[in-house]
Amino acid sequence: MIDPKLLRGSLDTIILKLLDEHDEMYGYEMTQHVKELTKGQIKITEGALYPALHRLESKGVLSVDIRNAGNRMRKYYRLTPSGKTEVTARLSAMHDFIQSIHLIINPKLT
Amino acid sequence: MIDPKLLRGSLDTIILKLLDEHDEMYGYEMTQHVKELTKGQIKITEGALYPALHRLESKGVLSVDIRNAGNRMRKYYRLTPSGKTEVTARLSAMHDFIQSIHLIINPKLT
DNA sequence: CCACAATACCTAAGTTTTTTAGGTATATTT
DNA sequence: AAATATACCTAAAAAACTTAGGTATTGTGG
Repeated sequence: MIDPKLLRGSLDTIILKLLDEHDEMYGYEMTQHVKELTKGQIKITEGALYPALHRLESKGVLSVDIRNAGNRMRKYYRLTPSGKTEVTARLSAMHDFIQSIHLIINPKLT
Repeated sequence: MIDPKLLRGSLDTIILKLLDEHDEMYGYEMTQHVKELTKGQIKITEGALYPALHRLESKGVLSVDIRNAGNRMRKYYRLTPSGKTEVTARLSAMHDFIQSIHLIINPKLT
């Protein structure tokens, strides 16, 4: 399991990237999908996820569509136009971050 | 410049790795070294660094040696034995984190 | 020689984000 | 019938960081 500390600050980027790939997702689905994608390495906790979704919505990068699956409510999120711009920026920032970390972690190779 | 948000949770690992490479360093030196290594991309702020050094010292992974360079005080930090164990674990955790992030960020390649 | 930048340490208040630890309700599996 | 999975939520506390200072010494440009 990935040390949750290292994940701090990356949750928004993860959410945005999921929605960039899947067009429409609901919160619980995101937690399951990330768990599968990373073979159980990354577990997004709901206590972090739902507040993050609400933040991103109020910032205008996500929109919500509440629908029902049977008798159960689901809140489907998708990227707004500004959200699509945001994904690109975030992915680029994540890439730069990883490159820079490599410069510190692997100084011999540079 | 790297988005400081992404750096959250990585500062301890960076400090430990620097001391793994350099045996002995003082705080200000760490900020300069990271700036040079990453070509200005990562800037460690002193407000984050000094509390982190104190935390790591009180956890017993770092030891301090206060010496003078001329009339100016310097606090030289180095890894304790438990600090050396900790570096290995942290670097491994960082590696796993980056791999898992790649699984999310680059799902097509996997 | 004087002001400013750089070196070198520090802390406290406020912000942000996350963990922890719940809560509600329906659906499915055992 | 009970337990697990699905699906949403929040509030208190903890953690770590940013911001915005503070002190003092040393080097540098005008």
